[in-house]
Order: sequence, then C-alpha cells, then structure tokens
Amino acid sequence: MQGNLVLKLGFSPSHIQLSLRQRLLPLCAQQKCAAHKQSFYDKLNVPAKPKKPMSPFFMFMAQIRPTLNKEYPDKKITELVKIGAERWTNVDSKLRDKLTQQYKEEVINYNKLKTEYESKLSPEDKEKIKRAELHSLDLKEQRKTKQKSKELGKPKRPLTAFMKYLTSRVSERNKYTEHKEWIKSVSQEWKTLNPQVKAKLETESKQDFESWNHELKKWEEKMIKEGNVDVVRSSSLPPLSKTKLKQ
DNA sequence: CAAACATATGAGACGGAAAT
DNA sequence: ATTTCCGTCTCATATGTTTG
Repeated sequence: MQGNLVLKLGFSPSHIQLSLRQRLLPLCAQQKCAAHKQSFYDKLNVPAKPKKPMSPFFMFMAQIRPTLNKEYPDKKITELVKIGAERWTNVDSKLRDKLTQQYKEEVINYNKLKTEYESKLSPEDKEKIKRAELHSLDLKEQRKTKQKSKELGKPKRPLTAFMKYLTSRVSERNKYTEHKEWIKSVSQEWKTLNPQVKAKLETESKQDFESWNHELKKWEEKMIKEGNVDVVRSSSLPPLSKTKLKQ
C-alpha cells in the first residue's frame, strides 16, 4: 500500500516513506510496534500468543510519555526512558503501589490466558510454531556469524565473469525504470557477448578465485589459531580428534 | 519480553555462474 | 542443492534505554 504510494510519487527517500507510513497506518499496523509483533503468528496462520503485561514502570512510562514528549520534544526516546526511570525512582508511592497492584492482577490474568492458549493450541500448530522459532534462531545465528566474519575481515568471494560484466554495465542502469529489466538486458548481452571479451573476463575471474582461495585458507588458519572456529568452513576444520569423540 | 520509535543494518527479489 | 557475488529498491528487523 505504501509501496504504491511511493510509486505514484515517483521517488522514495526513506525518511519521507517512513513518515508517510507512520501517518497513514494505525499505530498497531506499524511493524515497529511490538504489539504487532504477532506478524510472526500471522504469517504462520496460527493464533497469537497472549502478550505479557506491561511492568509497573512501563505503565508509568505510558502515562507520562505525552508529557515528556511535550517537555523534551527534541530528546531521543532512549533519553526519555532514562528521564522516566529517574522519575520512577521517586514517584509517589501511592501511584507506585497502584500500578504494582494492577500489574499483579494482570499477571494473574496473563497466566490464565497463557495456559488457556496453550491448551487450545492444536498439536500441528504447536509444531509449526516450534519449527518457526527454531528457524528464527537459526537465522539469528547466521546473521551473527556473518557479522563476525565481516568484522574479522573474511576475504570476500570474488566476482564471477558474469558479475564482472554486470558491474561494468552499471552506467546503463538509468536507462531502465525496473532493476530487473536492467539485469535481464545485461544477461541477454552476456549470452551474445564478444567471445574475446568474455574469455578475458573469465580468465580474470579464474585468477581472482585462485588468489581468493589462497587468501581464504590463510585467513581460516589464522582464525583457527585465534579460536574463532565458528567463522571457518567446516571443510577447513581439522577432522574431529578421536580423543574428543571418545570423551 | 513487555512500550515507544528514529535510525541503522539486514534480507529478499532478480538475473547467471560457480564454489561448497 | 544451496549459497554467494553485484547492483537497487523495498520491507523487515535490530538497536538503544528503562523495570519487573
């Protein structure tokens, strides 16, 4: 929906897009809103888990947020939370007790809803959720490893001959409205490209791959020495020692 | 993990080739 | 069979902050 709007406007500076989205969509439809994090369940087409109640501090924050926003219009949210935390430490004990009491009641209700939810959930849905959660953890792990590899300076895989050609045609990108079209066109060119030009790119790529292979092996050896085994391809790892297997 | 949300980073889509 | 490499754009998620 917001995508169409951007298309109609013909430009898409990210900040404008953001503000448009924020203005056009109801609060709960904004994916940033944790209350709508149920998108996880939506995608699985499975009933959403009941949400944990807000802690007394969170309820307090929700109360004073409008005031804080007015008082400190230029402060970041994270700053406002800090200010809120300060006020919370010496908040009127009556309010504190009231919110704490409310929280306790909501926790009781939440626990009830939770057990009810878990008992109502079909075994198939339970399986679905478990699988999705595991997959989600997997993705998280992948992201972490990728990030770590980047930080540790893992040599990048070189460009294939085709990729080299693709990048050499970046200047043509502006001739196409759709990115896909550009790629399609370049891949057409690639099929009928001058064999000599193609061969040159292929030899270059081949050499790149050779030196990359060498660099990568060197890097992986270093990583093993430094104990960063998780960023090393399993094929580059020494075979499992028998002692370890026995133990 | 509940809330707020601006801002930063990441991933999917799309092509083909080639390493794993 | 799957992943990676490049480009761009779009959409998704992580980050920063706090308490219970």
